[in-house]
Amino acid sequence: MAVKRSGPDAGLGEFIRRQRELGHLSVRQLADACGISNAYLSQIERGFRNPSSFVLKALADGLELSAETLYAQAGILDPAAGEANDVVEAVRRDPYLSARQREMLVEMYESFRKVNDAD
Amino acid sequence: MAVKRSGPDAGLGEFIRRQRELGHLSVRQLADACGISNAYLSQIERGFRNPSSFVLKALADGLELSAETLYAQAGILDPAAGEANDVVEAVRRDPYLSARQREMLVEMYESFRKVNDAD
DNA sequence: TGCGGATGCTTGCAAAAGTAAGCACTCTTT
DNA sequence: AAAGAGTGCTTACTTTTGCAAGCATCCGCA
Repeated sequence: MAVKRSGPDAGLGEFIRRQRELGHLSVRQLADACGISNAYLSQIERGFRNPSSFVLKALADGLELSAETLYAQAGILDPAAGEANDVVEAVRRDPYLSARQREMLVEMYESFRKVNDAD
Repeated sequence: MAVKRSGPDAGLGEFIRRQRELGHLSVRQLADACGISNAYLSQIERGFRNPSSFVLKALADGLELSAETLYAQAGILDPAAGEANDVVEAVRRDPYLSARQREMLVEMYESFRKVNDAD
């Protein structure tokens, strides 16, 4: 197209469109595969609509890429999220701890690291 | 089915409520921290409303846990991604800790888990 | 005892998500 | 060149999200 961006905030939309075109899918094909309307997909791609969690997940499936990738593109997930396997990440990810407990564990861990660096 | 679940599909909502209570936050406190209304948070927790990507992200921030965890709970992200590196594994794997420090962290973590189970 | 504040919950309503139907355009095929 | 199907896009509409305001209840306190 002639102009760079058709919509207001087309970051995620443009990414989706690029992915769709890489897969040689039409708007209708992808929309059907995702269970959403082609009208809606068109609007998402041009940044006029803001897909919900479930639509985003459906799009990830339809585009055959990981949901993490799409969510990172949407600015919702930390890009490096899936792989960082250190203690702090694991603690932050643990669903059975309270925020305060997480904080304490992280502080303890970091104080250990600090002490170890000093020697 | 009278007692067990309050809302229609309360899986994610109950998790959020549990996290909120672990942090000793009121509905209004968490809602304010997330920038959403207390009315809406109440409905989310009881499974009557379905939070959008952005609200989910805000909730993750407000609860001080990773967005991945919440999304996994919402059934949107693959749970296995986060499950692979639990805290104990990450601690054991960390090359910058002494054996003694590892032991302390693991003990602290497990005591937290135990306390949370008890309440 | 009654007041003030904190708790969670309900209720309209504005705004956004999401759809059905159809428009304008470009290719094939006949 | 007209029919037919494929492309993306627009519009009018319904449904859902998310909020301001208020309700009912409980608890500490004068």
